[in-house]
Amino acid sequence: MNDTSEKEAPDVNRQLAQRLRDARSERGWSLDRTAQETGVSKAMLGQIERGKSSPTVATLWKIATGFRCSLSSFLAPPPASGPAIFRNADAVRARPASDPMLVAPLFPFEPRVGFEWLELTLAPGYTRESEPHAPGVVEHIVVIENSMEVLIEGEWHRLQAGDAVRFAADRPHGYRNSSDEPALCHNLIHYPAMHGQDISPAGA
Amino acid sequence: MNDTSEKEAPDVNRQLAQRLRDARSERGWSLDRTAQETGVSKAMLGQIERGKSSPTVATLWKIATGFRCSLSSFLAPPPASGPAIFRNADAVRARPASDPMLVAPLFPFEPRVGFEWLELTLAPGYTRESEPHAPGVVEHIVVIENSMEVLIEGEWHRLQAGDAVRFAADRPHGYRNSSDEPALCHNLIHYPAMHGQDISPAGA
DNA sequence: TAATTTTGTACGTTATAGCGCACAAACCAA
DNA sequence: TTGGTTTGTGCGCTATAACGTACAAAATTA
Repeated sequence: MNDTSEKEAPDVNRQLAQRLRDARSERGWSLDRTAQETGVSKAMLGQIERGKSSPTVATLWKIATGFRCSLSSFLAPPPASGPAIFRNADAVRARPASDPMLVAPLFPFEPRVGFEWLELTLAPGYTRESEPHAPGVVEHIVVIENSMEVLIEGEWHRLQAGDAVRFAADRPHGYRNSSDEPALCHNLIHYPAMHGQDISPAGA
Repeated sequence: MNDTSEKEAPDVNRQLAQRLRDARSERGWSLDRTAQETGVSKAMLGQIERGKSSPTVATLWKIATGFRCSLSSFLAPPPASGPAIFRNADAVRARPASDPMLVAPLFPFEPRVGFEWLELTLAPGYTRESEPHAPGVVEHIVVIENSMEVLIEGEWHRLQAGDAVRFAADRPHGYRNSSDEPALCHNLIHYPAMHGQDISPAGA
């Protein structure tokens, strides 16, 4: 079926193995010491380093916590800039079971930029009032084709093609298309940076 | 010893479960469909969504690949709040003195979100090669009307309406419109915040 | 050199991730 | 209603993650 599954699957393990090795040698920790700090057996740590084992996210969390760095730092190839990512709205457009609306995740959520970028197609007559998101979430609506209405702070605002609005999405809001043409818009949802935690000098 | 291992271990699984649920419902995919796209059995997908199972990084990689998004997007917390701002592209559209191109700053740079969002109108025959931006700057181009070409890593890529691309803008890049119709696109420029990414191997 | 300590790896067992299949509830057509 | 399809979940089995222990090689002593 999906030939992409096997292509780089080992690669992610090798990546992880390398990063674990680096993190450990950077601190001069032995496997024993690392086992104590992370709560993961040294046998398993050794296997992961050799690429012989693919840890679960639970144990990876233990490892990251033991090293006092973020989970993704073990997975994401941090070297500055990644390759270009091409997307096509037609290819990723799909209809959620719950809604008579087409959603195309142009750019799924990515921690580095902190937002996800969706293309929405609202059928004529479509209406949807959305629950508040988490605190700090900001939405941006830009109308591409035809017109639609956005519910903000209890009021409906009509937007035409070329109109845009930024609003706090941590309170009730909604969208509707009261025209007889399908409305096309972009919806960029920005989540506030979270990283508040970890990172402390190992002085304990 | 280290009792921190158990405190939030389940939490990372719940986080992951939620994001998987969201990603799936966002696309309107059933468990079956998701199993086909990712190459992971639907039984396992169901268990992960219910927090009953902590996948290995290998299977998490399969899932992320199936959803065409990054590994860390499933681990990095779906994070943790101004009046609404209405904008209209026609009203803010202007021609820079330097370029035969129309620029409409839909949303000027705002530290809170870390990006600026421009609407560009490229006249037929327009071409422009841009100097690299600061390190870590990421650009997003989404074509709204007609077609254009983007220069990335020394190669020109043709984009049609509905196509999108994300690329590192800290190296030479450019845009051109070799058609005979004006091309309309959005350009979102994201500037890295201080937070960057952590991982502090202070021991070096 | 022979002892001791410390390193990483190999072995055997248990826990569980992951699979295929089958089932029950919900949905749709007739 | 009936029958067919699609949804998600439960069950048994296999593969393997994860553990504790034991072992061999290198490092540090005397």
